[in-house]
Amino acid sequence: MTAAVQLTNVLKTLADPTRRAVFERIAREGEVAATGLVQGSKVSQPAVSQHLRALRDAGLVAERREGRHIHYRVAPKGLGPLIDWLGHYQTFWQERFENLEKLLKESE
Amino acid sequence: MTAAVQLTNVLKTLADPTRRAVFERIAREGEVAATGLVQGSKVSQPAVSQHLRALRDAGLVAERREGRHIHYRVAPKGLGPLIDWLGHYQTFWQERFENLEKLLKESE
DNA sequence: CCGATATATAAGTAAACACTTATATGAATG
DNA sequence: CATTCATATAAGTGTTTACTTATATATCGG
Repeated sequence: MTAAVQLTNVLKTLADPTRRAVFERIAREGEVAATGLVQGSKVSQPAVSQHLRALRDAGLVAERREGRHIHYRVAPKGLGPLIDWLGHYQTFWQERFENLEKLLKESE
Repeated sequence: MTAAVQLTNVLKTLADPTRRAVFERIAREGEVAATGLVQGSKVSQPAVSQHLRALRDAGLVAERREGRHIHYRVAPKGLGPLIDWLGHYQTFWQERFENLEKLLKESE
């Protein structure tokens, strides 16, 4: 899969507010089971399941099975295509981005 | 408009490959008239026009009218919501995984 | 095994999207 | 002022998307 397609996947995946909210919650809570994500979500269990699949397919989250539960966590590298793309526009917004790319590379 | 909605707009706008290609070309060429963007594009003039409107509405490009031509350029602040959102995860990485802030300071 | 729990898949649907062709607006030029 | 050039809007269309309800699969405890 080309870099452009990966970037498109990441952008599309994060563009949906409901799905992004799921991602943000996983990020906040560190590791969450799907059940936990369904509780406190506006949408149904299948909807959450579908969003989790999209996030996983985009490389944004990883999962760990533990019995009946599947625990999700953020996959830091998933944001890589986005960071790399933004890197090309560094001159446009200079200092704000500064350390971000470095930080991501260190975390790999 | 809330920050979340602005972010959603930016992500949705950049998620379409054709539209992102328009944005990238504006970024590369510095200032381009719509005509120039239509030439060398796979899609029709109205399609390009619609993409330019979307980019402008998302705050990603600015325009300057010069007679019949309208010249487009990247709006530096347009990527702000995206940068800010990613910056939020910068702290997340720092806190959750490793002490990346420390790592960064050590590496400087 | 059975029943309960956790998650995934199937199928259907309304809305959003990215395009098209046709036409309208707006601005320069002869 | 009429024509040409640059861009925008209108209207229509096939495809994608995000959801729903219903059902299937998987895992555990008794």
